Amino acid sequence: MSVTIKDVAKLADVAPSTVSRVIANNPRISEKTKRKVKEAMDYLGYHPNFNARSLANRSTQAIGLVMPSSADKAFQNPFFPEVIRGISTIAHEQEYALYMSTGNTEDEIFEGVVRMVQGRRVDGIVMLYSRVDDRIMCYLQEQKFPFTVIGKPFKNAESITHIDNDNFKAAQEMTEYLISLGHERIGFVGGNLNLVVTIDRLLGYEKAIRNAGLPYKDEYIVHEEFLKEGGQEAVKELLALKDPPSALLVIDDVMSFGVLSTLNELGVSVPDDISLLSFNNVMLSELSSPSLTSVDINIFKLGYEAAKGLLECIQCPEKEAKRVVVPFQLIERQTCSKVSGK
Amino acid sequence: MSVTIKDVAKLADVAPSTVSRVIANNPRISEKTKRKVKEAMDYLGYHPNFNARSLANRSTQAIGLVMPSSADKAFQNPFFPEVIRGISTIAHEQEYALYMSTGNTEDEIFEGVVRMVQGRRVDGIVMLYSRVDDRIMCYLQEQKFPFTVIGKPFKNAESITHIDNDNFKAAQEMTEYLISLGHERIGFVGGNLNLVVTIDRLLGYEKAIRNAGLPYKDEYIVHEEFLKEGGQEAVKELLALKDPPSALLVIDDVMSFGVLSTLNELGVSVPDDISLLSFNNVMLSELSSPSLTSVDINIFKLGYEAAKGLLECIQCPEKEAKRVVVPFQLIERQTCSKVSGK
DNA sequence: TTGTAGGCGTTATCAC
DNA sequence: GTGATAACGCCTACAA
Repeated sequence: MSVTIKDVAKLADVAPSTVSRVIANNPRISEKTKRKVKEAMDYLGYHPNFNARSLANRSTQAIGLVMPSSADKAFQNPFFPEVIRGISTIAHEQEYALYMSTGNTEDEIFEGVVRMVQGRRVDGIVMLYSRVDDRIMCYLQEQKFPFTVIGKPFKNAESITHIDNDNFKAAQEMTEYLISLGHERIGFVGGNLNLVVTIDRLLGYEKAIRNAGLPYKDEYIVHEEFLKEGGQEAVKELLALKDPPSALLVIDDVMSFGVLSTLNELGVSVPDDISLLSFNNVMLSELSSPSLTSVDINIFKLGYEAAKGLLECIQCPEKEAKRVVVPFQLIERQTCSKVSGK
Repeated sequence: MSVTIKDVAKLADVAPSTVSRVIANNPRISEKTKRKVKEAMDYLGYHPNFNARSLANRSTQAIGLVMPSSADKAFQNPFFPEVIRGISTIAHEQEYALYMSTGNTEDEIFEGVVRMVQGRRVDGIVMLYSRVDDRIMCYLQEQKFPFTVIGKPFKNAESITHIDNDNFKAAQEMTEYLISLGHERIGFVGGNLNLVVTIDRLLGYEKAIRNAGLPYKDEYIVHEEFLKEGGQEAVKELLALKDPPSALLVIDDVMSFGVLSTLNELGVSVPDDISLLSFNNVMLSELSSPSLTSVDINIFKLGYEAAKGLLECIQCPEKEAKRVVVPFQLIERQTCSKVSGK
């Protein structure tokens, strides 16, 4: 059917192994035959068959991506395209392809990962999220299959290469920033408590509150689904308090959109009545009105480094696990202001 | 290294070919040996190697996705996660995996596609966009490689299975809707003119304008990059006219966010001063304030049908190309109102 | 420097 | 029903 190494060999009048060597750019092959073979390849339009190569080679030149459940709201977050952009940049440089696993349920996703791993469809995996007690991560560790994680593994973090922001510190600093603006009643709007990032940021928030000698109130902490309903619920709960917060630390820009929209419906003005500071600085965060003050966590770099780390794992399995910390930076826009009257 | 069909065969005391038949669920195999083999597989934790299977089979059980350049702003559009959700739903049902090709430049992407195709890494391809004179599409046609397109191919549309909304009709109806609200000065904010969808919607818009006997003014038609800068430019141009539009038909929700934010900065009120109607109804469109009136184009279904069509192409290559039209529906929210004084 | 031969893990085609 | 055996397309000792 399609052109194989043998066809090329025949035309160039050499052995198939010679052609193979030319492809691999084997140094001990004469320039002359190299040229001859290359001409034949061009002439026939030869392209190596990757499956055959993988089989002989035991390497697929592909890396697998594990995303959250596509039924999950988080899937729609612009975080993912951006992180994939980072991953694909380095994948391209090294001629790796991307293999995706999605599914509507946890089981589907798990099963997809098993197929990737056992079927030897990929050389390694990047986990695009980190959650508490993750089945997939346990499985990959058991199998000793190369993988890296974006975010901090809940346990065994030392033995797993992972790429993360210092979320604890980030949340702490941001809370301090709000405090420096005069806020003393600061709410925390978190997402899924299964996600390690939620936990880290919550702890950082708590630290700052306690350091400042402010009361740490449970009723200021809310965890909700993303988006509309979540944002709505969260906001309503918080505003219903006798002493509602004057500032909110929100874990994700998209969630902030929901919060913003709900506040707007309720006629609460941002930032005059309430300040909003969130994380991620996704592309759209400058487009809301008011535009979001947000922490740029450098999503692209998270992806880039995660893939880079993975390729290192694959290429030198002996190398020990490492932790890469990607810096963050506050982008001040329009949703934070000094507390009124100060 | 890992357990193979031979190990299973040995343990179950049968020939490798028998094991293979059990895997394939070959009917003419005795229940007894079937059970015996399955036990052995379970015991050893056997999983078939996909590469070997592909090689023998000439089928990879994977489909390739071609996205726009990740340097492109469009890449960040929530359209893509949603369309991928549709694709992966049916892919999962039939145990197909997803293979992704991205890149920062057109050349990179093209090269990635060539690798997918020639390297036999996938059985077929879904193009996630359709643009005028697309190199990749030409290539796939030349190679007679199975593929489907989301959107309408610019040429040879009859011979390519594609899944599309009736964008001409949609734009026409939406323009008529704005006219029915009393608007007579309606602007069109389009994206890249290379995209077929832009062209179709522009033509539908024109049709409605002419049908209504309204003047078709070139200065009401603006094409810009997505997002902030694009939206800003577009809006400024339009508002600078002696007779600025009272309503805008915007080709994409994300672009609408940009428009909305710019209008807001300029102190122009939506929908009181100007109405906004856009396309896609992405998840975030209800979160802006005011929330977007938008045409739901059923992105999930576009993806689902595209993958379904592709699997049909792959499974019965003889079948002729078809066009699937996915219905659309106006979702009325807060950005459209009757023209003031009517 | 190049050719020969065997193997990577499956499936498919014969036989029996 | 089941077992040999030859592909599938490529890589890699080993030999020459």
